[in-house]
Amino acid sequence: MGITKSESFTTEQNDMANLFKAMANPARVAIIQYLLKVDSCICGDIVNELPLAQPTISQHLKELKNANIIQGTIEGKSICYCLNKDVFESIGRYFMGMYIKLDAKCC
Amino acid sequence: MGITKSESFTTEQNDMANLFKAMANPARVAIIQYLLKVDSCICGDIVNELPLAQPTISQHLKELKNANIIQGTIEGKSICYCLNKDVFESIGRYFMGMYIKLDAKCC
DNA sequence: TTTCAATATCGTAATATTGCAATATATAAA
DNA sequence: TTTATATATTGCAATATTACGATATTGAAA
Repeated sequence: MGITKSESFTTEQNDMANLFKAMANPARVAIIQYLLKVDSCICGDIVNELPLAQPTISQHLKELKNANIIQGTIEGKSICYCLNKDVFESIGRYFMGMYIKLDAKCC
Repeated sequence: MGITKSESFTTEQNDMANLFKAMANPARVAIIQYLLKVDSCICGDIVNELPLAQPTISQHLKELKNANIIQGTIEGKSICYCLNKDVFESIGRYFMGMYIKLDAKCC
């Protein structure tokens, strides 16, 4: 159906899925990597960096912001974007926690 | 267009995006969590656990397997599935590495 | 207040994803 | 070999995502 049966799953499961969804696109991965490199920048810098149109970049930034992966601060007529450190710590811990729980060998 | 401009991005960026895409669905998150809890199980166990039809589960398992997140071993007439430990280590390191590089404060 | 610059929103076309019924396949047991 | 069990594949219908042109909005400068 293209419709995910969200109501059949827990809030945590849906939240995790939405967080991954926000990163499940090469343009958004590239934006994250770019922000990691430059610390902070304005939307126009990303438009110059990536081969995508300005409305497309703006939409991707919106999705990253909704997922709390980045934050944007108005600075005059431009907006300064940067990564949200907390999110990466919690995702990192989530996966390292799984790694520790798992056995090396399975079926 | 619904079509991602994959060719405009690096292989690494596309690989990361595909890995996240494999986890960007609550049913697949639930399957991963279930496998973490029970260590290993057969497809039918997941069908009993989640409120989705057998073909749907089978499709989700296929996507997780393609992304190398799980592996399946044939055991008689059923298939034993389990998580792939290595993947979680590398994702965990990826995010912890980002966390370490990031400054607490930005714009 | 007009104009410019930076970003967001709208509308839409193309494509991808999700879920399932029906059906196929494969292995084990009878 | 027939039958039952476990899983995969196919073929849809419904919905979501991606990208962009056109346009709106917002703030600064002229």
